[in-house]
Amino acid sequence: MAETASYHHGDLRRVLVETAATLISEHGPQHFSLAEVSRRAGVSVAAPYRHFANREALVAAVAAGIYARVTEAMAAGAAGAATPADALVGAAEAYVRYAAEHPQHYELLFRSGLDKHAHPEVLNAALQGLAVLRSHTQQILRDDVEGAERLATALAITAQGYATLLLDGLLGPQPGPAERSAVEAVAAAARALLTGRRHFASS
Amino acid sequence: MAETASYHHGDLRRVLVETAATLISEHGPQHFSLAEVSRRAGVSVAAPYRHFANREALVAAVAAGIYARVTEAMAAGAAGAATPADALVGAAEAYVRYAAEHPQHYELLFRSGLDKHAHPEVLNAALQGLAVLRSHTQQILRDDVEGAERLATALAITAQGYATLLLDGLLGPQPGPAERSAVEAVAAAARALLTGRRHFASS
DNA sequence: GTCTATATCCCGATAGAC
DNA sequence: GTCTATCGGGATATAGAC
Repeated sequence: MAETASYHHGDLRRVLVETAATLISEHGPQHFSLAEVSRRAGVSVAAPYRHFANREALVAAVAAGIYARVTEAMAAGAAGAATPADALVGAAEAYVRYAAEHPQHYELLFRSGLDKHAHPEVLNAALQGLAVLRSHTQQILRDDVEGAERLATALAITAQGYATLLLDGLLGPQPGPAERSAVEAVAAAARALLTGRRHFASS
Repeated sequence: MAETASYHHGDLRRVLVETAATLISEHGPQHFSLAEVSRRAGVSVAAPYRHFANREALVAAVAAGIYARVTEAMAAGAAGAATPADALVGAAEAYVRYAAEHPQHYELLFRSGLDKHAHPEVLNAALQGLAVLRSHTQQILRDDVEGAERLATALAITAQGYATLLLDGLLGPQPGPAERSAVEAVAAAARALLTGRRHFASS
């Protein structure tokens, strides 16, 4: 093996995904171009089409990887909590923190116009984040599967919303850094939802 | 007055905004091009630059108009409610309903990568929607201005989140049309937040 | 001050050679 | 699998007509 570097280097797919991830982190998903990925990877503009149907397919591959990392971060935020409620608050905080630390990743997932249904890998990766929350809401709303699903959805939405607001710079001038405000705000909202959890119950 | 049709038709700015709004409604903000707006308006591709600095500035003008309509819809949804809590639920429902009926508008506001801070008109229009909610949360959390602000923010985020989920098709297979599910879900979440409102209080 | 004509540059995508 | 060549289209800048 050990192909010569230029022709048939055999790992172009991985190189393209990594290069694309870097470019998106640098310039955001809007100004990311397949042509520049090709240049940085040292291949012609046509080469990526052997590995991806089009520009969007490459973007989707990057997005799926990011969803996986977000899910990891949420699981880590929930780990070690004393109660299911604390786990959920921790996961929500971790989500917002991830968005604060990787704003371009967040942009890619939610603002690049990527159609999740056109790329099952992305849809699956997104749903696994929701599953982390559901595993904990199920412990709170025992024997109410639908209610647990609805509560998990509400929490996910809340976390996503505060991440949006933070990155839009709409959290207003508050004491301390904006990231801390957003994390505290999402925790308060998560606790409020948990306090009012009976509104999600089935019966 | 009554300029000849071709040259100096005197109202190109308005025509461009309206044509752009139509095109965005038809094809979504991603596939909207300044060139096609020019063609439909019957002017050269350079003409719009007399009225807008660039493509994004035209998009921003359209977005500001849409925010105004969303705000109207929220105010209408809140009107006539018996209690402040019902008004807030009604506004949140109206928001989700607007998104369901005008998905391309929603895409424009939140998924086109438009930088609100680069266009103060857009930022202002967005904040007025929040003001509608705040006027009602203030009646619930009397004498707590900051708490009312935080509760309004949480409600806005929640409404925005369910709209996102609905348009992403992630609300899952539930009985009845997806729009109805989303409207019911946002109402439940809004009531849950109001039930747990003490988590937003200042003291 | 408003619009046309034109020209440049970049991008996405495809066809055919190697 | 990759390259070269090429097409079609769009964003934007400039020069000049009115």
